[in-house]
Amino acid sequence: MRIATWNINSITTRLPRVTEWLELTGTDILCVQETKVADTAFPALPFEEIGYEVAHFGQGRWNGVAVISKVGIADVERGFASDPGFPDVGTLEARAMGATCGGVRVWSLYVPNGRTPDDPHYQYKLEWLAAVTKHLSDQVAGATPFAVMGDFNIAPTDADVWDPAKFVGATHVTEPERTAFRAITDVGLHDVFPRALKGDHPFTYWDYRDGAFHRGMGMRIDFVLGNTPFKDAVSDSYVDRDARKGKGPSDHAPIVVDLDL
DNA sequence: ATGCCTTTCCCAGAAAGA
Repeated sequence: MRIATWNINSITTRLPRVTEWLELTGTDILCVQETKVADTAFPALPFEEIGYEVAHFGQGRWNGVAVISKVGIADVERGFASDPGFPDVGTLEARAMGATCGGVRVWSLYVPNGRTPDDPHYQYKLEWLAAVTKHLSDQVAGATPFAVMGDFNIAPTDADVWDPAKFVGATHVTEPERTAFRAITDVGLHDVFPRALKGDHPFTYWDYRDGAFHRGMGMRIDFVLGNTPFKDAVSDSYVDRDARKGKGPSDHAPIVVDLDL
């Protein structure tokens, strides 16, 4: 079984690239982030025509997550009750959804950006991470392969950014964010470390600006975190940099994980 | 070459991304 996660930065704009990529790679389950459409506007038909089902949790304009599967979709959870909301309590954003596909439980996560460390969005990011970690911790135990994957908007170590000196005072690298990331893995979710198809570190994101991609100015901020049954089934994992190339790419590349279940 | 920002709202330019 092949499972992947990809921040696609708008399903409307990226639709042909995503369907072509699914067919090219034969991926069974794809978790996506930043669909940027309401549920009624999600283009499910092009996926159904190539043999996939879609479950989407969107809100329009911002955020939006989905699970796209050709091995079935069941037990869909959209959001979680303890989500702190932003900018106000009760204003829930579409950033997390779970589904069971082909005997594997997956969650697609789009962690808040944080903007700057002194912005209210940063505090929201930390609160959201604590809440989602608590919610997901109940699903880790047991024999069912389980993985939380998506755009975590955290670089857990200095090796996960192209130049740590450029990130002093910025979000994504602060100690509270890194502590929050460790708290997720501490509940029994293992970082399925992908190999880079080119280069010495598996970056997953490159800014659109300044030619960041071709200059190697990347970040590793997307992750697949699997419980022990998931981790033990992994036969390969890689970042598909090719998906970041060419005309009209997302600014993120997919992480692909092959499982021998 | 892998190439210099993109997407949403909507029609001008601000906000957001990370």
